[in-house]
Amino acid sequence: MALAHAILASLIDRPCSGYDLAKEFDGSVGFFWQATHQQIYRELSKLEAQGWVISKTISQSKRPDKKLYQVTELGKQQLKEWIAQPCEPAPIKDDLLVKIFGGYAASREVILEELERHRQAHLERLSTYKALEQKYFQKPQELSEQAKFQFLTLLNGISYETHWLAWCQQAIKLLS
Amino acid sequence: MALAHAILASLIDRPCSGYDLAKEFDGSVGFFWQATHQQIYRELSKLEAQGWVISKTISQSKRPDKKLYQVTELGKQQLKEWIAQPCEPAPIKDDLLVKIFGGYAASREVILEELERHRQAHLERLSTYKALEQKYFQKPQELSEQAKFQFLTLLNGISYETHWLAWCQQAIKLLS
DNA sequence: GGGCACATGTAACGGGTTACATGATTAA
DNA sequence: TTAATCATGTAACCCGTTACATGTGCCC
Repeated sequence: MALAHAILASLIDRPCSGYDLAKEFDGSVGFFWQATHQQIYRELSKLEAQGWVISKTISQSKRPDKKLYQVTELGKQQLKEWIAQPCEPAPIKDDLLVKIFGGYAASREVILEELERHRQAHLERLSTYKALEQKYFQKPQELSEQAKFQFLTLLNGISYETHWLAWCQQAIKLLS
Repeated sequence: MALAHAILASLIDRPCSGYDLAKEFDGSVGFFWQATHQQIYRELSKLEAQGWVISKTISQSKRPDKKLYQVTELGKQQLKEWIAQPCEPAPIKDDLLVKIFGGYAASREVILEELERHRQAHLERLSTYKALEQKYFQKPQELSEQAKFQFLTLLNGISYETHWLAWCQQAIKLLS
């Protein structure tokens, strides 16, 4: 149920509408947890029914009304408890590796093309992440507590993309 | 629909029962794609209905009967086509990163404990993978075509675990 | 006039998870 | 005698995906 807790963690920063949350899950939070707006609206309804968040409807003149969600004390406690519960590392689950595994059923050329496409994609993500690092996290020792945690998720992304990039290159080399 | 194709790829090696497949998805294939026996039986029924695999029932005296599944020509073609279709890199989706993201809502100690647990887990997986590398893939240049592809999935696992291990250490350092 | 940003939803479907169910053989 | 291995399945539920639905204001 990490979606619920990812929403709680996002809402603690500042009250948000479902729409705002969907944008976050499309950007920063989306680096490590993805969700569509439909999932978010569904989850918010559930969270409100459980009393983990409450909403206020804000009337707007020039835009549609919106519901601002806020985390309740109960919600904060639930988040804290969830964080304290041990969890297992997420297993890898990647289409490309299934393709490699079945690779000798296809032509070498096709596999190499796909590997090259992925290499390119990982390279692009990596440079996006590095740009963010440059922009927001130049001096790691001087970051606020909150920023340190965000920085760590970004570092994970950088490390992850670096790993994939290196593996793609290795794979291309071995198969060429 | 990578599950269907992961099953096809496994079955091309040798005909298998659902039970056999479930064991593979718990071991080697499970390094990059996981599935329970229920998923596998469900998927096999679908694959047979589509004509991608066919089954023979084998009567056994001292064990329950079993169904051996084999890939059809249509199935092979479908696998080949699926491999040729470009796919996107799998996004990260990891509970631990959600915890880190919401980390300032919990106590530092709890977070550090969890990071240490994960560091340990990744270390163990890494050494499992390295042992497999030692055992089966000592001379990469001399591997059969088929073995090369398997080797690459293992290399990916090694690279992945190395990345996580390094990140956990970095995170522990930054938060200590 | 077209398209994007804002804003929230319903409905249907498919894949993944968990629990339940059965029943023989073999090794500790 | 207890547990593990072999072997296949049903049922219910939850989560994720995709399509559909609505409607205003603003900028080009």
